[in-house]
Amino acid sequence: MSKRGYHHGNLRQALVEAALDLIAEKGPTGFTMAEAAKRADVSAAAPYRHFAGRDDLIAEVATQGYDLFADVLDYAYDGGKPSPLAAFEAVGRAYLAFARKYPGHYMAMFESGVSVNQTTDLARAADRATRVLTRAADALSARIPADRRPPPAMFAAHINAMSHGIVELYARGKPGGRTPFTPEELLETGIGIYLRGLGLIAPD
Amino acid sequence: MSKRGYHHGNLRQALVEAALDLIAEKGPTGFTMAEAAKRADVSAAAPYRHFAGRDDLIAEVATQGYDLFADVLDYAYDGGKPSPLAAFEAVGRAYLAFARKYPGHYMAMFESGVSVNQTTDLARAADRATRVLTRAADALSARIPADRRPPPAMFAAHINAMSHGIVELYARGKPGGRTPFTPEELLETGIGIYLRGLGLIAPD
DNA sequence: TGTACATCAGTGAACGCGCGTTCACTGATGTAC
DNA sequence: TGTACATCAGTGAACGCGCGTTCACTGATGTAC
Repeated sequence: MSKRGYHHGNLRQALVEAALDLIAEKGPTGFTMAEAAKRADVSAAAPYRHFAGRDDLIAEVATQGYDLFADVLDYAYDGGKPSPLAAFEAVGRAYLAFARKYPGHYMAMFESGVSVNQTTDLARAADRATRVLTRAADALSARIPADRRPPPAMFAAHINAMSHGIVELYARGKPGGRTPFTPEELLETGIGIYLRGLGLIAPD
Repeated sequence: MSKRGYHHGNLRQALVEAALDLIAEKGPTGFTMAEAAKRADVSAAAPYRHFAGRDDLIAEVATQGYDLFADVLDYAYDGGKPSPLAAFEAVGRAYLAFARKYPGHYMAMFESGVSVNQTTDLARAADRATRVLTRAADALSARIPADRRPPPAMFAAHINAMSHGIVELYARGKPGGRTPFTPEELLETGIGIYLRGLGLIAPD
């Protein structure tokens, strides 16, 4: 599988991974082309054989991030098994787990300032991730009486927003944190209360 | 009131305002000391008579942001009138209105990477803002039967996270947006469903 | 009120730095015959 | 299989740039007498 061969072998991906490390360590601002090249053991000019420039490299990192994100969420959803509700809750947990496990990807996706429309690939990947979430919301939504059912896209947006907000406000390095609760607790309880509000969980 | 007198008069605040404009226009990354000085019509060295450096200026901007934020939320809360519920919802709307009206402050507070512990003033201001939110949650919380009442700090964190998530994901320039809903709609409905989940609003 | 001195806000020039990017090159690899 | 050529990934040096910050200065303002 390792296609080590031509010169470096696979510099493109090595640069992506160097960028991931750098972003995870110092934030999207702290990432530089020069430093990424250095970590991949090539000269500062080499990256330009594979990327049009800094933005292009970041876009690639974000694209891989969205693809991975979609995979992770989709895996957690598991086709809606064992129940739409349980699957939905698993997706929520997966959201947080992704942010924790892949901080470089997460930051490139949401904090680098890269536009989702920078690349068609990026737009496609971001769209796929959104659709996984929407599909999960959609399936659950079918269990709500039609007359008080919010549009599934709105449903998905609420969960997306709460998850993202928890990551940004409570799951970052901040020593001591700003609440006595873990992000996992916050998301679990938050989604629980929200789903109860939709009548999807019995009121206690 | 205008203490225009000594040389520039009030360069410190003029620099803060130049920074606010720059951050709102180009993001926290796009802000530079040199450009801020230029906008305030002084030389590039002048800011160092008032701030220890770049981080110090950003910290001041963020501090003023948190102070203003706390004021805005507190004003919306209005001592819990006419009812804890109505006041709480007003606080939610004020959150979003703040982010819209003061993008420079908002970005300096949440997207600049400045640590809340950079300055004691900053920590104090951030803490005050958090307490306004917690107080609103606290008052509402008293209406929930004690045995199924979440800790008010958790309650506040949920609302904080959802509000922040909506701002970050759906209230930014993104042309066309990523959902057909306005941020205001999303927050209004999201908080509504959440409060229903807590039994604070009748299930329709 | 007038004068002498102290203060200190803002200046202008300069610094070292690291950045993104370009360019002519070189040498390892792939390919055609 | 061997050779000649084409390709192209990576090099090394250099560029222009704008950044944050420092420093000796100057001149307007404040203050003591």
